[in-house]
Amino acid sequence: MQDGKALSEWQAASPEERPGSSREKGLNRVLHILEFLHATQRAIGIGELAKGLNAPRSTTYTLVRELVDAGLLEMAGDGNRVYFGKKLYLYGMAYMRGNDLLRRGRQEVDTLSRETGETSELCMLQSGRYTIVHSSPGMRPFRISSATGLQIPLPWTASGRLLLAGLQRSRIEAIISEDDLVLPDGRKIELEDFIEDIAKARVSGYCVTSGLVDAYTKCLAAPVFSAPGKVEATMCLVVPIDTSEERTGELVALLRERAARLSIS
Amino acid sequence: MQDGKALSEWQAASPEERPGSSREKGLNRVLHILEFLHATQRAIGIGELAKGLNAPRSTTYTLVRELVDAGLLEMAGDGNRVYFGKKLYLYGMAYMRGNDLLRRGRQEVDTLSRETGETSELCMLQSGRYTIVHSSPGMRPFRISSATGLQIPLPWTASGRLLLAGLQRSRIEAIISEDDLVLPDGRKIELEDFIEDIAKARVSGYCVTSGLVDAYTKCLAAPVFSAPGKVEATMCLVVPIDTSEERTGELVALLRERAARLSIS
DNA sequence: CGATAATGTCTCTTACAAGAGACGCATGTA
DNA sequence: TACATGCGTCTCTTGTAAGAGACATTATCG
Repeated sequence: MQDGKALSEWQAASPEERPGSSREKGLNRVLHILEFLHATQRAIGIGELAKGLNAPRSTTYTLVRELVDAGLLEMAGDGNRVYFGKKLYLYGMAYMRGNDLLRRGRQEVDTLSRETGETSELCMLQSGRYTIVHSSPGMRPFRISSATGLQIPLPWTASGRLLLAGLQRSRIEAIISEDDLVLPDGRKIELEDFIEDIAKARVSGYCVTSGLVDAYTKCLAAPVFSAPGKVEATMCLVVPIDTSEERTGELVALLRERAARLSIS
Repeated sequence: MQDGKALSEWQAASPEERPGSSREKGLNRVLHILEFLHATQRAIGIGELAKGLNAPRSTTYTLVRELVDAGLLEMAGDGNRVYFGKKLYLYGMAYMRGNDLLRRGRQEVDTLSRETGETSELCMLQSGRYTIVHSSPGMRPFRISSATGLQIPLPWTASGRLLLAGLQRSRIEAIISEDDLVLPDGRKIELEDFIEDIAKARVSGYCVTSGLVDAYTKCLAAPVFSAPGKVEATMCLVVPIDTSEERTGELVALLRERAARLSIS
């Protein structure tokens, strides 16, 4: 990228590929700050923040001050660390209030996990990434839990296969990167196989995967439709990999029923 | 550079007094957009949004597109309206997870309203304004309910009196505007009386107000401390104004106990 | 049907925000 | 005591984003 016909390529390159250093827009910096805080999941010093984003220190100070004044961020505990602020919480609650699917989905997930004792989750597509929007831990002694907001490559999950059902092949190819196809343990999923899985999941109306994200769990998922054919979200259950065929079948049936109930909207 | 006087006068004016029209920073525009959506509580057209903020249309389109791409906003339903997006929900949940007081406070409020049957709320100071952070409606046939995120002038509420306890007189004067002292029904509260109320609330450790926001309700509040003397939040109960002295007393006692439990942190 | 309005996109200019870097101040540590 | 490191603030320059406004489309209406 640096050599020879660098300039033209440089200009041709879409903005998001450009290294973050050169005179970036304030709003973008802010978006990166928020993402960074979301990734770290805890308060962080401003200097550290600037370093983490490799953004200029002076700019970072300015932006953080503005965001703190606005209430989107808050200075935490000891006084020189920042994290999300109350405003974001309030906006988030407003989003939830205005979003039937999310509100009802959360409830369904909670009751489902209470009834089955298994970890249950509500998942959605979030700008091309699989996102756990709400999760309710099961009752098992060793909990299989994953944090809300966690983002995982689509091919690693059962929900991922359902969320992409109904999309054009080209769109799927655009969304899935090479890295996404490599599992945590190093195995690689073939794009062809993945696309075939999606088609299968689409017709069967559910999806089960075993030992993908880790070696100990099975993932059962069912689609939630916002319109005929349009998968808006998935409900899923995460169970031990040695769960019997029979119980798995029962759980899938239950899951599909609940997901269907959400779909009516 | 320019001819002296006009320029310096212009620069002397503090930024926030300058008319909102002239070349405002993108980030500020964004903050206003978020506030506006929070106020309207529903999806809104982009044109309407620009008008509401009297911001230039072209800029508004650009910013909204960026925010939608980032997931902070989402295009709603029919396709030319925007509202809060999933990202804000996720950030909000992250805030809640990282904030013990809020998490525990929500629970206490929920159980308190279940136990008493009355509407219960958790309130905090949010950039100089009283904010309902979480509320749980009571069981009464005609519910006294108010939305999360609602902001009300401090002098209108019992919680307001507690939240300002321990602040310097000058700080209080800075926070409270003339308009804040005028109740919805037109009556005016004297600043002196209000400051006295604050002092009283501080020593007694609770506060009760009657018929301030409306003529039908009483508001009982107790402080939650984050450090000795520092009021971080309040829990409050909203009850019918004709609630007996006796029951009011019982409720206040219960409220104080629960608020104290939160304070330990 | 023309007329009015509202939506979304594009171009071009210039006012101004992003950034480099210096400074002062507090800590830590050799 | 000197030296290094991190924090927070400030100033000045220049690249660029905010904004005006034209344009092409698509409703809405009498």
